[in-house]
Amino acid sequence: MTSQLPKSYSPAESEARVRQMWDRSGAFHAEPGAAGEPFSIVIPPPNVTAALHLGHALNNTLQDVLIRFNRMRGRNTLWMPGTDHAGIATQTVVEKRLLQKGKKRTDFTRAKFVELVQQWKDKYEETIIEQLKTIGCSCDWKRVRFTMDPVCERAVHEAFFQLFADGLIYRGKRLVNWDPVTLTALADDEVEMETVDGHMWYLRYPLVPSDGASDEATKPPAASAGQKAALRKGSDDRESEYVTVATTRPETMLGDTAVAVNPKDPRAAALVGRMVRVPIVNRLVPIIADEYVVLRGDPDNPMAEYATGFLKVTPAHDPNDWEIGRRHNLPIINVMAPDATISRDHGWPAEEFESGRAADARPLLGLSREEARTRIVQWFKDHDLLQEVRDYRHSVGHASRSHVPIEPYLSDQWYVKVTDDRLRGEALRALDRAQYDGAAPQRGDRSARDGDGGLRFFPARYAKTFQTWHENLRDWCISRQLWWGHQIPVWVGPLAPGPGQGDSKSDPTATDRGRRMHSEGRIAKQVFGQRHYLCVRDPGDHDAVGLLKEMGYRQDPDVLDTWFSSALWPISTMGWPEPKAFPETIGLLETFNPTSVLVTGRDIITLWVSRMVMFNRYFRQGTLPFRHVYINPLLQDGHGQTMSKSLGNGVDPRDIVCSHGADALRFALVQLATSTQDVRMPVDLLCPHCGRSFHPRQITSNEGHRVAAPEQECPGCHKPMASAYGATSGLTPPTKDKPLALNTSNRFDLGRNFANKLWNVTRFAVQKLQTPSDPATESHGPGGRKKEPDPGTLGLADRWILTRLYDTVQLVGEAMEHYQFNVYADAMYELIWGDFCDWYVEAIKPTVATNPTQQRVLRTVLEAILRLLHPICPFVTETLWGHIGADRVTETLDGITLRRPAPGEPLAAAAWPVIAPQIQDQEAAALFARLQELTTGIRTLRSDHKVARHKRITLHAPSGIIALVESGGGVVETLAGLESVRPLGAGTPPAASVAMMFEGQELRLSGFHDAVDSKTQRARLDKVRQQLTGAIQGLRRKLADANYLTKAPPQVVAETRSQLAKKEADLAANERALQTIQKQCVQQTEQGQPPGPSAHDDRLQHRPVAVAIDDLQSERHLAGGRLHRHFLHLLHGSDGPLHPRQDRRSARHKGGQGDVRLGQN
RNA sequence: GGGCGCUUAGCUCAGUUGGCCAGAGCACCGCCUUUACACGGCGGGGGUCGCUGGUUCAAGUCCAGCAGCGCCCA
Repeated sequence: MTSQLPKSYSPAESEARVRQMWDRSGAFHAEPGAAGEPFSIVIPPPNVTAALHLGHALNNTLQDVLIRFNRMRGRNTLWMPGTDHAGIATQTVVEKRLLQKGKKRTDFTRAKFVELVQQWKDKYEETIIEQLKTIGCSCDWKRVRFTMDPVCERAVHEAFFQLFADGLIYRGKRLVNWDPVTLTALADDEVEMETVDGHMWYLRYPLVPSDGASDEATKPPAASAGQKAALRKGSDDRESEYVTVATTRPETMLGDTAVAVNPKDPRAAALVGRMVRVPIVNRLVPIIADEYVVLRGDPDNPMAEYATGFLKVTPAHDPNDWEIGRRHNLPIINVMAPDATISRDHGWPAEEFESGRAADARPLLGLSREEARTRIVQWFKDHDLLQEVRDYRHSVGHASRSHVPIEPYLSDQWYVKVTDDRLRGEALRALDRAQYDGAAPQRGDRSARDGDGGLRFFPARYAKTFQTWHENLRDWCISRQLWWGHQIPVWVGPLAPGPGQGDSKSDPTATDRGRRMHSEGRIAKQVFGQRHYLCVRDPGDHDAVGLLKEMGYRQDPDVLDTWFSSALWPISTMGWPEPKAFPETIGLLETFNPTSVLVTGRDIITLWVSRMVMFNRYFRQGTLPFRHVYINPLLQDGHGQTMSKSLGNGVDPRDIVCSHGADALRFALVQLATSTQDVRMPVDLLCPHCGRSFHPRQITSNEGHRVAAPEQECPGCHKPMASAYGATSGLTPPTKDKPLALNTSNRFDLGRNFANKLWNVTRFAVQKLQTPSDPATESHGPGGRKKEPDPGTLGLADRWILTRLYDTVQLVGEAMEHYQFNVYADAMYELIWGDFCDWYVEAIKPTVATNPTQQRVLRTVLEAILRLLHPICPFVTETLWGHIGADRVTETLDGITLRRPAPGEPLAAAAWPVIAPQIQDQEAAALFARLQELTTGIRTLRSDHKVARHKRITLHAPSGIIALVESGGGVVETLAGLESVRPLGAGTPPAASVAMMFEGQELRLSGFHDAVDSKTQRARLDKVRQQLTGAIQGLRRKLADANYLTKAPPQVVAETRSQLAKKEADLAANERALQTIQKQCVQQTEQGQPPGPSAHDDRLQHRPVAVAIDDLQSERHLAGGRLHRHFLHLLHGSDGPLHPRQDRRSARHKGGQGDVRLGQN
């Protein structure tokens, strides 16, 4: 034990030093060949879009707890760090930044723009890594990866090539969010919904007679009488001739390929299967039944007010219609060009124009969608087919940058055929059979593979999300019209006359060079439509790329969906496909893949977890990316909204580290990580002017979220400041006068106080152990051999705390097996604060200075505690570790293994405590629990009767209880402030004593004051009696119930009986005590002593010096002759040195001047 | 619309397979400057476990319905 510790823990002073020490030690670096069973985690790579918030802090703290825990348990531990390029999100923030300077992406070359994004990435990658280090993450910092670095890029190219060559990547059409101004597809999060005052147009489509002989629509359909009646029920009296569809976008009718009706609609039976003629284009389309259609008059659906029950279906121009089209196999007719003008050149069958049927549509060609709408509505009006126009307010997606309405637009995209059994099937077969609902699909050849059934979710319910996602899987669109990302390694050929093979003009594989490259596996070919698509395995293969260029091929400008590279993360970071190309990765895959566990949020089970499983299994012969998936809770703000950057309610973990320290942050987060719930975190602000924390004024943002108002005023110093929302929204950019306020939250007070508590109990221990009775000689017997402490010499408190230590190690081990992080944190809190500080240390205070065995227990338990807490609170434990000199200690306790660290070895590299079961002492635990109950009982009475803190009192007890107290070896005397314990005979109770109930017996306490306040006493006894009678009634009622006696398990009934007996004994003792009071009152009144409390209270407050001297004498006895300085001051008016705390308090009053003497106050 | 959760003290949350009088931290009340710690100690008050019904000897826990909230998918 070394050196003095400051009076309180100062995280700011410790944390930087500890981090440096860890860096130097290399304790976090993993090598595949190192000893120990492998334990590995790949970090969910944070997006380089922005800095991390508390949600990330939670996610990464939990990973660090797992990593440190397993590292200390001797596993060969790898935590792979890194970041994700986050294509759309990052490109968007950079473009927004450019827009503020009046520039746009297309003002730059692609290379130049990518360079700008790269700069952004460099900045935030650095910030993120720094944030992770700040909160104490023990990643292998020599292995930081990025999803676009050369190691990962290599994996992306190889994976794409293999999937392409294996026929699992194909080109297909799909509706995207299209911005007709910037001519780009947008991601969903780039589409802003805006409420628009528009119209609902009701268009009549003529019904084709059911015999189909003629498309003269004016003829009433042949229908049965019943059907006719059903048809006439509608609001339109001409329903037998038309169906009326409602639409907000009449121009899309040019591409209609069906009219749908809900199968529950009473008209459906008569109409489904019949045809209608789409006006203007004169296209005959079927009436189909689909549940998507809103029923007319459906009271549960607000849309029903506007619905006719018939829906025009335009698969090429509406996402819902697209789905209906898919379900019913409808033709897809695209009637627009990319700039959203009406066009016949992008998927409108030429035949409709050639035949003349679409003659009325010709004048519309080339018009904008808005002009076309006007003209089409007019056409319907002119032809008496416009039934009605109603005002209609609805929300329309607008492009976040050009602010025009987005057009759902059909375009060519690349897809991964994840629905193939080699991908989806493998993912489903990976799931733990116990977590699978039903049975996974069998592999084609019915063989078994390594990873089958090896994937488990914690909590288990998320397995269902995983399973149902795969069961409803659709092919995965992986191309994005962006510049930031992995450019798709496919070269597109010129339009070929026909998709024939062997055409050496358009097919490179038909040339000698190309054929060779193909057979060498350097290029792969697919044909879609009238073009050849060539994938190059290594885009750095100049020979192959050169050939393609010579033949007029151009690389696809699109990039891959970010999740494509994320899906490879567990293998790309470890050097797949060719570790030799990056020697630092050699051996990683074999040792650390599958990783042990993935820690992530539930929102990306579908986006990420699924794809990692599919890819890892596909590329590594069935191997899983991870065995366990732990889904961490999501962090919400004080209003239950998810923390996010865009909302501006995210909190930078460095703010909390600043206000509370990293350990406080971590402890609080770990304690919040329960298996059931998301966590609300109400956030306060820290005034940048005066440091006061306060709850910020809240407003509702334009998007309808509750957020801190952009500008805030400190309630203390009344100066203005900007909130995080003000900064991110741009409403109140931080300035010198209005600086950014840091966030804080009192949720972290708990962790800060806890760290300080540990600090101080260590400080106490260090002081007590600094000058022990030389442990070197003491622990060695005469022969120089090490002497194991005899368990018999251990006191009850020692045996008890060691048992508690054992219990906690067990509990923590089990909790971590099941990822019950909060159980771990709570167990440590309870052990350290509840048991060690409040009971053990208090109990041993009088004896530890002279009892070497006790010193050894104190030291051992403290050291074990530091080790046990380290994974959650690494900084404070590591700092304290440096003060307890664990590397110099030689003595141990039998049954407790604390592997000795090498000199200077950090706690982070130390071993997890191993406690043998024989350390458990159930007898000691039971005895100590009784002593605790007795102590608490005495303390409650002392408090009720306002007994002064130093007043030693006397316990009068029956012999059994006296024996119990003696077994404690002074514990009760110390903790309850007893002067002596005396036998309580059957005769009259000691005068001026107070009764208490304990284990069904009446004990008495005396020596409170000169006299006893019987009123207080009676109040206490009455209260206890009420509680007891209530409990007894309940128990008797139970035992009177024949059903209970016969049906409840015998041990439960027995337990109830023994409880009743205990309570009844307590009640009897209570009643005896009440009678005694009654007698005393009579006696006191007879002797002329008022029973009331007031006089005694006065005496308590202003005790004469003589009483204090009496106290002092007894204290001196108890404390081994040590005089109490405070009393010396009172007695002698001494101007000796003050109590440190008095010093500090006085100094505070005097404006910081120390050395103030009591005499001067 | 489908799925998964949630609703327990003023606040934030625990509460394994039903079984002591439902717990913790903060906040609140009282007492306490004590050589580890006021970021503290000791004691105390506070809950119809969202609502309704059911199963059971026994329900915060299991089942059904209702109300409110959150997330994911469509």
